[in-house]
Amino acid sequence: MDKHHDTIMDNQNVKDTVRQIFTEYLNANGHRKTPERYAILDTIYSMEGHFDIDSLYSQMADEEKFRVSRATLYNTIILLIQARLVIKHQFGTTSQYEKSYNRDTHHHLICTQCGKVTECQDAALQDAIAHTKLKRFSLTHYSLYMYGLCSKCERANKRNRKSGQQPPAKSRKGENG
Amino acid sequence: MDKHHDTIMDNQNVKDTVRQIFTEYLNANGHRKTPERYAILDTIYSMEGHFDIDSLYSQMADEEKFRVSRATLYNTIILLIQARLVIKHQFGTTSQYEKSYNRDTHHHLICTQCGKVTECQDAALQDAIAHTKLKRFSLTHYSLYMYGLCSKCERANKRNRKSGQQPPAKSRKGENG
DNA sequence: GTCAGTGCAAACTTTTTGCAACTAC
DNA sequence: GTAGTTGCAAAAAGTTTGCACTGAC
Repeated sequence: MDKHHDTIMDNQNVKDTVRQIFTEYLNANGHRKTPERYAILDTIYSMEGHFDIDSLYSQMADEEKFRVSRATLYNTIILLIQARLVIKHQFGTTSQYEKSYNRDTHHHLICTQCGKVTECQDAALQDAIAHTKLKRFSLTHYSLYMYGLCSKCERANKRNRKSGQQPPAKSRKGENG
Repeated sequence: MDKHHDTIMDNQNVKDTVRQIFTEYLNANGHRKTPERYAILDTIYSMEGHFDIDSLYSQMADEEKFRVSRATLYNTIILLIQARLVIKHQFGTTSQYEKSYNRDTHHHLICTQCGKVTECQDAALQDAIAHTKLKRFSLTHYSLYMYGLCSKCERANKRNRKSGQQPPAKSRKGENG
C-alpha cells in the first residue's frame, strides 16, 4: 500500500476492495450480483465529494458505463448504505450521498446563505465524538453539520451593510438554518 | 426567573420573550405583524421535541387556535428560522423543526433500524464542538446526528440472530445510515 | 389606499411503487 | 425454471408557486 496525499490506498485498490466487500454483502444477504450494481458502485467510487441521485444518473448515462434507471439507483444505494460503502446526508431537500470506505472522517461546514458545503477535519473533535458515552445506544457512525457563513458571504454582507443594501438572495438547497 | 428541572424560564415567560424577539425581527425587516405569525410561534413554543409541518398544521387546526394554511406555515417557519427562534433538521425525507430559544444544546441519536430519534446531552462534547477552530467560516449553530441502533432494536436483532431470522423491516423515515 | 401576507389549488421535485420483462442463480 | 431485479410510468409525499382576496400599516 503506497501512501500519497491523504489517500491510504490508491484508487484502483479501493475500487477492488469495495467491490469485494459488496460481493460479500450481497452473498451474505442473498442478493444477486447484477452488473448494474457493480457499475453503480464503481461510478460512485470514481466520484469525488458529494453527489445526489440525479448527478449519479447523468454521470452513468453520459459515460461509457451503461445506463441504469433511477429506480435501480435508489434501490442499489440502499444496499450500499447497508453494506457501509456509502453514507447518506440530508443537507437540503435533496438527499446527498458520498462514498465512505477508506475516507477520512470529516465534518461539514454548510453556509446558510449560499448553500456551499465544505469538508473539515479535526482529530480532537472526532475523538470527542467517538468517545462520548451513550446510554442505551450503540453508535455506528455520525454526521456533524456546522452551519454559519462562509468567508465569502460574510465579506459580502459586511460590504452591503456599509452601503445599506440587503444581503443577496439565499440559494434553494442546503438552507437549514 | 425561577428555575425548575432544566428549564431556566417558565413557559409563559419564554413565550413572551420569543414573541418580543419575533416582533423586533419583523420590525427590523419590514415584515407585517399578522395574527397568523404569532399564533404559529405560540403553537411551536407549546410543543415539545421535534415536529414537522404536517403535525404543526393539525395541531393548529385541532386546537382552539385558529387555522392557518400550509403555505403560511412554510412561509412563517422561514422567518422564525431567520429570527433564530426555530431550528430545522433533516433526519429523513420530511423536514423536522424544533424551537430553539432557551433550549439546552443537545445532540440526536437516530436509530437506523426503527427511526426513533432521541435527544442527548453532553457538555464535554458541546464544548469540543463550540471550540473547534474553523478556517474561513463563522459558526452560528450545528447539528450532530449520531446513527446506530437503539437498545431495543439491538436486543431484537440478537434474539433474531439466535433463532436465525431476519431483522425487522426498516421504517421509512430517518434511515440515513 | 396600498402592498405584504394569506388561502387555495395547481405545479414541481424527489422518492416510492406496481407491473411486465428480464436474467442471475 | 423461478424468484430477485430492472425499467418504465404512474403515484405518493413534501414543498413551492401563481393568483385572487384580505387586512396591517
